[in-house]
Amino acid sequence: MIAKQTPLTKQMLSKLLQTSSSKPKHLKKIHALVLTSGLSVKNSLLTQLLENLILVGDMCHARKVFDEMHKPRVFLWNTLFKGYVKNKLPFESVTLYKKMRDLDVRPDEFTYPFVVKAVSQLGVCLSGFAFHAHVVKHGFETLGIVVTELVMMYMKFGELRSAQCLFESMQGKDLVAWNAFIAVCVQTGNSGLALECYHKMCADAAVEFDSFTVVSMLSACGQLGSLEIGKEIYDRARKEGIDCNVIVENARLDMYVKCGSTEDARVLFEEMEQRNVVSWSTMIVGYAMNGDSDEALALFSRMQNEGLRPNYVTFLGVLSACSHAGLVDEGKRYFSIMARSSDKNLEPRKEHYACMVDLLGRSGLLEEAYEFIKKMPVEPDAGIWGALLGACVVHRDVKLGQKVADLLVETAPDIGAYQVLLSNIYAAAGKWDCVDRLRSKMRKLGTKKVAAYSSVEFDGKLHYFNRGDKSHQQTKAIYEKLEEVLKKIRNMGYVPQTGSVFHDVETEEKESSLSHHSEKLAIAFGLINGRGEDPIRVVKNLRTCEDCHVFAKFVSKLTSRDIIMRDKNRFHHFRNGDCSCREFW
DNA sequence: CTAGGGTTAG
Repeated sequence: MIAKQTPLTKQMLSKLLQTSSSKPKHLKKIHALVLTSGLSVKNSLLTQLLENLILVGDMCHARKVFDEMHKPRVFLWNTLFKGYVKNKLPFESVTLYKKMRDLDVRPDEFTYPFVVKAVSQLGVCLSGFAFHAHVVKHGFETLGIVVTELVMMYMKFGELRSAQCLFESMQGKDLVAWNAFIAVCVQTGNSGLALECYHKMCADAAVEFDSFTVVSMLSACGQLGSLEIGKEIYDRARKEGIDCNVIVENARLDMYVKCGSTEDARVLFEEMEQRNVVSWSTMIVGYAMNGDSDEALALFSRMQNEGLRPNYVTFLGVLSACSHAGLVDEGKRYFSIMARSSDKNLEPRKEHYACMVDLLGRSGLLEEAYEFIKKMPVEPDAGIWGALLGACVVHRDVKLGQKVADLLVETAPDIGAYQVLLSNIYAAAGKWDCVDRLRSKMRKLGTKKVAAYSSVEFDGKLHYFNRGDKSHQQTKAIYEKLEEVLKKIRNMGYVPQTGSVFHDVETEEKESSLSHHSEKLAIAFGLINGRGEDPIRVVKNLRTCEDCHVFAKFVSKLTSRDIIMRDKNRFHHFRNGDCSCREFW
């Protein structure tokens, strides 16, 4: 640094800034020097300081420097907006925008991409509409980049109609605009829409897809459980010479795993020339989800032997593998590895605590799980209480279950799933009056119920079924097949599980009947249409019920066909009358 | 001088 006696010159400052661009401490000292030097420092020098501060993420100091500037031009405002977006400080961004308008500084075409993104991060839908109005007022509503940003914002707010409208009205969409829309569809769980959009994009002669498109689409196929379509898209990408980097291959790994094909994933993983933490984590999590705890833990130790550093996602996979296999001591050991680690990134997060509660609870150690929550250094959230509640259902612990449910209603009163769980506990205990009371309470509060559905992929298309669905072309054949199978498995000893503890409230509605659950229809469809040795792959949007679980076991034995069912939480691989989940849901 | 898109977990 500079000796105190030496008078500071602008040249020296400039030099200093260039040589110490990434050291936060130096930047603060330089700023102090500037302030005490008495020099009238030009904005250009301060700009450099500002940019360096943003680079190291010190937005507080950056703002101070900005405020000292004399009539900053628009691009400097934009620089600060950029910094706020990068450092995820949307509130500051919006406040700055207000100040900008108060001072009558005119936003330019570069302002809105940052500001709209900030509003998107802020998550306040009404502000979103207001900023859209500003965009229009300043005449930027036809600027592709701004519109793309607005479209993403609306999607993230769940304003699907607005987003779609805006996107469709966009003239001359370029590659990035298409990719952005497809990506945000997948991110918001609208993979079906992403698929539609992909087809439209392919039909548009003006653009050609690239590796970004492929990644999003593989991710979409994973979400939808469409192995065939996913493979098709990847093959096409290879043919068209698209660069299949490690991110593309990771997305493919994930797609295989989410379609229940750990074998495809394993082969690919071994073939991959380049692997990163995401590749390893995807595999470990994938094995855990698919009920292959041994493979998950083996891969983790291989990772350690190779000297690779796991991250917090890797540990989520490891803990969930332990939970699935009932390995309480191992789980505790892995958890303590995290807790003891000097790596700040490996500090156990809420999700890890939830995993531990799940592990203890599933193994029947309900009291220990409850004590664990009370001793946690973090505030328990709905996910953590939910894990304990789930364990109470499995082990039929009405007393603790009620206590936990009460706490949950405080934490997350609007989540219907927890109330369904509570009603399951009551049902298991035969407390039907409590079930009735809870149900009428839910009706009064208007708790949202999600409609159940299942899907099966056949012939490159997805076939959807609701409960008691009669809209499918092959309806007659499906129901006949279902009757035939039911009759046969009854002879094998199948008894419908009508008093199931996993019975959803909604499934008890009068007009419905157990035997027409969406997953049963999907399986029947798979039996009619599936080819030879191929497993039947079913995706269910909610957790499957106990009766369908038993049903699938019998069908796998009866027909000698594998059934791979992905429900909301995990996979069930049914083979020869058994399920990979070992009754651990 | 500045601007929009991608992978694990939730």
